[in-house]
Amino acid sequence: MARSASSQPTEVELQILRILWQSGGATAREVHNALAAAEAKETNYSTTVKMLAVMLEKGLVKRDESASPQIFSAATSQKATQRRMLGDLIDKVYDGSALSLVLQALSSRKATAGELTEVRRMLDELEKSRLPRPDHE
Amino acid sequence: MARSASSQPTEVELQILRILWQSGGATAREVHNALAAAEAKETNYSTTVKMLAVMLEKGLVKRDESASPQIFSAATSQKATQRRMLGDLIDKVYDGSALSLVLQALSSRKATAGELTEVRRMLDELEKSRLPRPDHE
DNA sequence: GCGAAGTAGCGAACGAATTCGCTACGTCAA
DNA sequence: TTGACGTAGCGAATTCGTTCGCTACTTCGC
Repeated sequence: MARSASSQPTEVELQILRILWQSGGATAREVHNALAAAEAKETNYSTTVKMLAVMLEKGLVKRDESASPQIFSAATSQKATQRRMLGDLIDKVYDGSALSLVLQALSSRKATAGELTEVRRMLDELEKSRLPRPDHE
Repeated sequence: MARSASSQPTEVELQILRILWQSGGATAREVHNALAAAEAKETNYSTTVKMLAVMLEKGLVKRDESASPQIFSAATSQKATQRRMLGDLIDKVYDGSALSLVLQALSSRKATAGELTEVRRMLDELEKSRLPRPDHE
């Protein structure tokens, strides 16, 4: 499978991206530690560095080489990635129906009253101004 | 291999599952044809059979061996699989927040008025009877 | 019964993702 | 300067998903 285009970040890549999104940027060591902390990952430091290198090649992360320990940061925003993966899921398992995904998300995970209100507000907005809401991220 | 637990169906497995969900059950040949029809897949028939065998091992599909050409069917319902993958996505890319997923799904994909009404109805139900809505599938 | 056409199954090949070992380089304190 | 310690990078090994070739078994018409 040629991966550069049209395909999602892999499992581990996603974990690393999450770390970078949250920290805004980190050294290889920091990423490695966060990775180890997040789960019983117990991988070699070299592995993390390699992953970062691979992701750099794929264009998933950026790197500031001027810094003493190099600083890595995500190349794509979390929102853009979310949108991409969400669309993918909808196509692949919901037969393209965003509606059924939303309904299922609402029904299967118990939402708080505040959250429901939030959704309602979003609905109001959508219904009021039915504009081709730009995909600004 | 033995990945029975904790991991999602792979790309091709999902395609096959979708075919089985829609048809309710099919022979290897039918699955193969549907696969070929769905996209420019152009794979060998043996490949499809092998995939089915692997999925059988993983417990993703069931098989009626008594039928003359064996009949394969999905072992898990589409809803259950959707729920599982949705939860996975929420954890992996939405930091566990179903709310932000819902908001993004609503805002990025233009929903029809009817769909919005549908969502609203669901909200009403949820707010009215805030029961620990059982995970019936 | 016999051959044709399709079904079932096995093991190996291939590629991509993940892992690690080993080497080289940089920094910093004694 | 030199040794300790951490960072950077390369190539190879491993694992897993996917693909196929080859062989055996069924079914059906002749």
